[in-house]
Amino acid sequence: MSSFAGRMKEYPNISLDRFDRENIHARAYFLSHCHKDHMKGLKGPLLKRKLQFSRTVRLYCSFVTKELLLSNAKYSFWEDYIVPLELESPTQISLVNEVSGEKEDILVTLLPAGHCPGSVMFLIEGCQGNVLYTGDFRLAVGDVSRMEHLHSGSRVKDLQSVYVDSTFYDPRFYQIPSRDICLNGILDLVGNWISQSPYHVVWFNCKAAYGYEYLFTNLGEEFKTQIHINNLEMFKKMPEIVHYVTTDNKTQIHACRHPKDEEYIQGHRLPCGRTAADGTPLQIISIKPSTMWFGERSKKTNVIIKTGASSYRACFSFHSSYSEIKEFLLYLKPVNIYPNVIPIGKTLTEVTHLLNQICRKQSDPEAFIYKPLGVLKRTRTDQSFVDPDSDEGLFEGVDLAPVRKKTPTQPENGQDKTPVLEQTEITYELVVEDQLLPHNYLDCTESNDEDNGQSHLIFTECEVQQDLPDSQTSSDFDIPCTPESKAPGSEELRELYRRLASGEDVFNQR
DNA sequence: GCGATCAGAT
DNA sequence: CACATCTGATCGC
Repeated sequence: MSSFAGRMKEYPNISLDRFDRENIHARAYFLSHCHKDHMKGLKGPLLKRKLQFSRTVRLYCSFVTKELLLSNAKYSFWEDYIVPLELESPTQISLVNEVSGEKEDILVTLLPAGHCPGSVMFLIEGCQGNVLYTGDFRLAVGDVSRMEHLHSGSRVKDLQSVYVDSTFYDPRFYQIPSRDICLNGILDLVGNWISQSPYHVVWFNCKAAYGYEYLFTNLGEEFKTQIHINNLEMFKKMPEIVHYVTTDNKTQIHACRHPKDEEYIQGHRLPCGRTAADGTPLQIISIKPSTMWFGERSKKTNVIIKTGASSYRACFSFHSSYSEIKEFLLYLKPVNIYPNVIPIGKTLTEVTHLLNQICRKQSDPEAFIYKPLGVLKRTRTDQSFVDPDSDEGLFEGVDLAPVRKKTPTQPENGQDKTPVLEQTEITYELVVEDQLLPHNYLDCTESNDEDNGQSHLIFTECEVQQDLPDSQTSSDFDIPCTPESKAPGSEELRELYRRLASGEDVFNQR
């Protein structure tokens, strides 16, 4: 839940996603998406009065957000005061003090946030520097490198601050299966059920919020059907959604709701009350989309969990995981990072500390000079190092991001009397500057072959969002290990980067 | 009677 | 498995 107070240090004359208290006096309002916890004060009478007296104050949002907002009668008074903006189209906005006439211009760009229909991030450029307010977002690793407006030529724009969706910024939420993997799990489950007979139906137990629509469109597309929902008025101008939803309950896939829907399902009935025409009882399964997460090294289990005789939980997340947020921030390297959300079970101090470790103001100034190639560093020399789950010092001395360190195997605990075997593998961190490489995470291990005395550097792809069977995971890539090949900018490393940068899949050639 | 806030629910 | 919302109790104006 957003706890962002509404204003950014650099641009205190605008308010974003909060419209109560001091925010009422802002010279412009911004709404990142249409979820209630980002709309506090938006239907307030105070704001209504302010709009009538002001000639310049407006609410800026995406076209889709405008449509969703105005579909709710409580917000229809905004009609004449909303300025919808196109995605990825920088727009100049004048912030006018209506008393003094003093004026400040900012350039605003909406960036798709992947959280729910219409959700955006706001990039603000102006006299106080560039700042990014992310709203809520779900972006995959690598997405940020393809966001044109965060770049200037091939370089990342210099960002003073990022106000980030830190919902899952806690190593506990290290990885969340990708959208595609979750979707495939759901399509499998639904397909296997509804193909059995026309009386086999599925009910999605969705929360009352926007964000499930891409699930409905994918289900509709896959099974050439429509999904039953209570009301589709809000989507009437969105053909890509409205084509796949219906208020006609004679369909096998439902996401309809009723105040007592859980009771209905217990009684083997649908919330919409639909029954088969000939009296044959419907065979209903329920699927509850909810977030599932996995630790850094945990082998992921299924994205579908059976929770009862005819009920399932399916992995589904509106928000980026810890590793996705971290990659996003390490890529942008802002001077400051501020959390918009305190993750459950954490304190503001803890999140702020975690975020400070990866922002520019904490790092070595050397870190931001251009380096053309990666560097290999020996990560660990003995068994006595820090808690592998702690981020304490993780990026110390690292000159280029992103980086992922490997941790050595350790004895279970003090109870375990098994002697620690001397390791013949030395783990390195590989530091890659070229942000546009398709492989942001590479592990590198030096392997000493006892038999023939040869050493190799073995590179492994670490794409955390993949959940493929072993047969489909990428293989290692290795090069001979010599003092020369390990050196920064060596021929061997240069060759590896060249091949990666050209899009070659060096990991799957054997 | 309305709004703000909290506990409890899904 | 922890997101966003709704309902109902309570309090204050």
